[in-house]
Amino acid sequence: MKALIVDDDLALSDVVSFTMRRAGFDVITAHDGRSALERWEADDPDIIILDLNLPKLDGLSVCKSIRDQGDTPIIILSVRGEEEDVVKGLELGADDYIVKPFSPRQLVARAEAVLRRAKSAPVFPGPQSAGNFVLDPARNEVCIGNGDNIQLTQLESRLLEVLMLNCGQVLTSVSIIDSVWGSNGGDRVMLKQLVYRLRRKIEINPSEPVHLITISGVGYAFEA
Amino acid sequence: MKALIVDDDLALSDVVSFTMRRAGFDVITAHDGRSALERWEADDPDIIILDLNLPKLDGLSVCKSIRDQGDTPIIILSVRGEEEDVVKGLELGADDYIVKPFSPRQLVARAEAVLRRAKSAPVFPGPQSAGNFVLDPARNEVCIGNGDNIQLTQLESRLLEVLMLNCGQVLTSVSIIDSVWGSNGGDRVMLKQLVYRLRRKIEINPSEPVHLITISGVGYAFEA
DNA sequence: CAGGTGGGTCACAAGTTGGTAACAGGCTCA
DNA sequence: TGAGCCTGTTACCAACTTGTGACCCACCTG
Repeated sequence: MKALIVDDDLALSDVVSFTMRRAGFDVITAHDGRSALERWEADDPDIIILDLNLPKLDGLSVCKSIRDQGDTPIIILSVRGEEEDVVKGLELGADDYIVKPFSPRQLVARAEAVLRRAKSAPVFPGPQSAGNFVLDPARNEVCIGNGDNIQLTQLESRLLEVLMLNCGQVLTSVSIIDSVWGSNGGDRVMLKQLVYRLRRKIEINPSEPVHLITISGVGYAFEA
Repeated sequence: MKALIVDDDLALSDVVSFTMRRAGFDVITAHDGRSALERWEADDPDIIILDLNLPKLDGLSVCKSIRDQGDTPIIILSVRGEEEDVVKGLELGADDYIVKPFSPRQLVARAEAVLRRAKSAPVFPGPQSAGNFVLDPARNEVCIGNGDNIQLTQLESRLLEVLMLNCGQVLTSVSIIDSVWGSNGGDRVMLKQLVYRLRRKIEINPSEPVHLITISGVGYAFEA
């Protein structure tokens, strides 16, 4: 496993490098945005630890460039007070963030978690399965366990597909709405309705859902 | 939105074109592999509907060429019995497939789904751990030791996240307020209230806190 | 001792969120 | 044309979240 560490603070960069090496990573470093991109292209790392404050080319731009050209996992380093930039980074496709000061062990733990997540989520069209759910998006049908097929509507099928593609993860209402209706299509009320209708088809007891879980104030998650 | 439709069966191609046009797409057509590539380079479509059986240059080769040079979404049209080719196509980077015969509406739905999927959902940060506390900021849940999960509100979860990220360190009230409510959001009274509420959930004896410690005149600290 | 300050506790109200239900327009298909 | 389904819309209700004011106690200081 190769890690690219990008930080202009040399002291910190050294600490991080040491920790990651001890955790079994090969480490490459860069100290400004432009050389970060060069190292990324040249050495093809498995994960990138990226500080946002960088000379020559700021962290967000680096993040965007890398996301435009590939899907190497990225963890953002930020200092307190940069919350907005962190959010921007996550929206640009970063995989996680960690706030300085942090314990080295924390960083390693997050890095390994991100790598695990990256490997386990190959996005593939066609029939989706998660747990004992098998969804055929082409026919809008879902089969639960070894039971009968359940006929869904198109919207129900899309909703379930999005959730199953991100099985176990929490999706915000907004991102679900984007995925189901497109970026300027639906609203929360329509999603609420759709969830209600889907639950009546796939949950044994729709009023106590065990698969299509509500995360209050955030969104929904699918559990197999 | 521009769609490039590639099929040597003129009748089918016409039906597909008509449907896509009615769905609001601009449509370009090609009837063999070589001209498909030419049209792709010349017109830069947003999505490609690609039949696999093509004269001059077969569909898989077209698929490969396009993937080598760009990332335009591709939907493969196949007839039953060509499953192996479909799999090859998906491995080459096609985004979805649809089996003939299909209803026009289905095709449009899949096309829109693929386009939506192209800009995918934002990802949530992973769990935080400190001592025997494990916090899932996405679900607003915390697990203490091997006990049950405790459901938090959004604000409680943010507060705990900030404190856990700086485990063992003292944070001033002001910096906590900034992190939880944003730079011009909260005041000390709201923080006081929030601490009180969080303590009732995570402390065994809320009136003698051992984790969420008060540093009088300064702020708070989290101890694992 | 009186008064001020910081913090903990409690109760309440407004606002928000999510689940449920019923209905209407539009589309498909016979 | 008419039946039936899908989807969006509105409405209502219950539960929860959050901000606010009030009150208390402990401590410090003059």
